[in-house]
Amino acid sequence: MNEQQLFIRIGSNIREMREERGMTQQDLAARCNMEKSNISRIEAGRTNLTARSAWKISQALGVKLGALFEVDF
Amino acid sequence: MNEQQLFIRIGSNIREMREERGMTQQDLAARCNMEKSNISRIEAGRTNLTARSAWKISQALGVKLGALFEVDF
DNA sequence: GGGACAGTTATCATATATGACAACCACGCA
DNA sequence: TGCGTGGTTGTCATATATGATAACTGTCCC
Repeated sequence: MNEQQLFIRIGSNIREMREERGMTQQDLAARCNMEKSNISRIEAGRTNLTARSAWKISQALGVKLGALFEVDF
Repeated sequence: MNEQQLFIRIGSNIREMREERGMTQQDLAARCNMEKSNISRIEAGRTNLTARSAWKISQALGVKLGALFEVDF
């Protein structure tokens, strides 16, 4: 797995959990105090997100931090 | 849990797994192609590490990416 | 004392994540 | 047609992660 695939996989995890909860990107951004453009970039795997951002997202989704990072080894 | 505690917890996870494997920070840095000073900052929780760095570290330690982020919710 | 090793800390330059904001696209609906 | 909503993309400024490097501390052993 290369780096780009990693980001895409993390972003897909986030998107999946967000949609399961019936939230829009705007909803999630508001709960995270983050920009919706940033959420979009993260979900699309276009950015190398930080632990801080991941943490805020995990809190907003009500999941464990590690859940965002479950990718095939 | 605040942000600083989060970083410290992640750093402690990394340190613990590194030491379990009998590696020095220098060893880990070399396997990650990262600076040893950076490893030191990350383990001490003084930096908001990125997914890329976490990924390289997890590969070098031979653990799943999510394992680095196992923190109390 | 002195050398080797592990880790920490400081500084500087560079790359980039994010915030802030705007424009845009696609879609559904009235 | 037009409007609202969800998402994407672009730009700019700022903050900061990291690389590169060096100096420093503490420890262990000769």
